[in-house]
Amino acid sequence: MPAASPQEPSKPRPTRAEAIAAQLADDIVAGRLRPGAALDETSLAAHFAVSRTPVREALRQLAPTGLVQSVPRRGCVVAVPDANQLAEMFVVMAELEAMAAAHCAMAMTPQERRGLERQIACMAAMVRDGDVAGYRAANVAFHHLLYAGSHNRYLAEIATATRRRLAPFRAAQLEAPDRMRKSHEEHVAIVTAIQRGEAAAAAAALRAHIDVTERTWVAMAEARTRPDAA
Amino acid sequence: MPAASPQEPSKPRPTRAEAIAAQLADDIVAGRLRPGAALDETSLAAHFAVSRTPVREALRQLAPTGLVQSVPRRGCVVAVPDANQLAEMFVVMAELEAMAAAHCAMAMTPQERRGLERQIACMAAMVRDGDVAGYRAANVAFHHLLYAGSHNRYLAEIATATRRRLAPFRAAQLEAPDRMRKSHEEHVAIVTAIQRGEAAAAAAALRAHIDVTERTWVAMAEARTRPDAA
DNA sequence: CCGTGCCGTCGTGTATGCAGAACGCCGGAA
DNA sequence: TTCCGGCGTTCTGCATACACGACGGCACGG
Repeated sequence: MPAASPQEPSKPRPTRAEAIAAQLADDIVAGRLRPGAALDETSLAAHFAVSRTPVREALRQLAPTGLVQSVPRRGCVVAVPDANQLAEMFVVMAELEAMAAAHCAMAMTPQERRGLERQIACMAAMVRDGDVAGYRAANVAFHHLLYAGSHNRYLAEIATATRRRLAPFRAAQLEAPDRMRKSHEEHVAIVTAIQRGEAAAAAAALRAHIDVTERTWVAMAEARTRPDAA
Repeated sequence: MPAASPQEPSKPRPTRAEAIAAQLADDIVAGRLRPGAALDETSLAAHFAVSRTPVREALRQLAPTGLVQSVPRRGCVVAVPDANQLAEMFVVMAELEAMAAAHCAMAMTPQERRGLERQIACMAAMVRDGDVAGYRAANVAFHHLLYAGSHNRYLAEIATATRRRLAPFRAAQLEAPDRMRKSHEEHVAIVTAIQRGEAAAAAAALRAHIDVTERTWVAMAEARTRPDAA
């Protein structure tokens, strides 16, 4: 399920540059292209069996999204935000999602609320079965339900962009011991607050959720960079 | 003072496509290119005395920023968000700036605080002299001081993007009767809260400021679209 | 042995050419 | 008069060609 792009060129037949941009974005978000990897126009063109032109346009589209970094005469690489930047992005994302949750609590329609319940039930089953891959996908869908429920397309747009940008660094975070179960509990708390119409509580629950996510990621990142610690 | 672009290709010599993108962005933000205006690649290429290629890349860079809307085989036009979308963007911008102000209250350095004071003093003089053009520019600088003071580059990035996207629709708002003086008073309230380290108050002051800005704009827009009302 | 300048190679930046799609116009029919 | 279908124009999308700039290795000098 490709997230709605900021523009809406989705209805007309997408052009090749757009298809390539979408593919590259997916590859980056999914981790198939590692942060720091060089994006050579010529080889990418060969890989996609097109000329350099659409590849260039795809890279130019991706650069403003922050997924790739472009240096004027030195080519593009998959973005590698330093730890500082990542922390800043987590802070902003927490606030964006808190904002979305608050709006959800106030403005969600009954249908949307039912959808949220269904999604939670679905994810509860995955937690029981230990289906990490399924949970990961359902997690994205859950947060997108929150964006949609905020009834604010612009908020949804930048929250989605932020989420995508952080995705490569959150990928493994759900593998932490017991993280999936805790994550689900946090989701339940969020939904409960929203269903009760308690905007402040929903926002606080979402801030806490993102905060835990970040902490878990930081802990895993540290464990990976120096596994030699006593 | 061009706002720092999301990426940092500013240090190396900018390429022509980037220069054109910056120029087009300025033209749109300043209102020289009206929302809805067609952006024809060929004529733009002639205008800038280059071939179509850098123009195309510039447009491709601008599309994800939301300043221009691109429809796959039908060209680009200067973006025309409907009133609904604009309202949503104002809501998000209020929260983003409130977030920045809260961080400022907590984390601004003494130098940054002095800079804020200087800017306010400067703008007070402009209010006295009725220098609307100068005030407009100083206003942008003021808000950028807040972004910088938040010590969160990502927040600064998306706040700047949002501000730019709204700029064409806020352009005339300062011309409303007495708006400049009121705006300055709101700025003073914001700075006072920040200097006292009162994060919540600073955030609230900024929310109120943006809210008034939006209301003023809406009132002016309505007055312009139906000046026939009794 | 190390620092420095030169040169070859690679890759990006820009220009140009061609094909396909979308839009507008015009003529014909109901 | 109004609606519909065919045609031409115009613009975008993509491919290809060329030139400038950047990086790496090498040789020379200190």
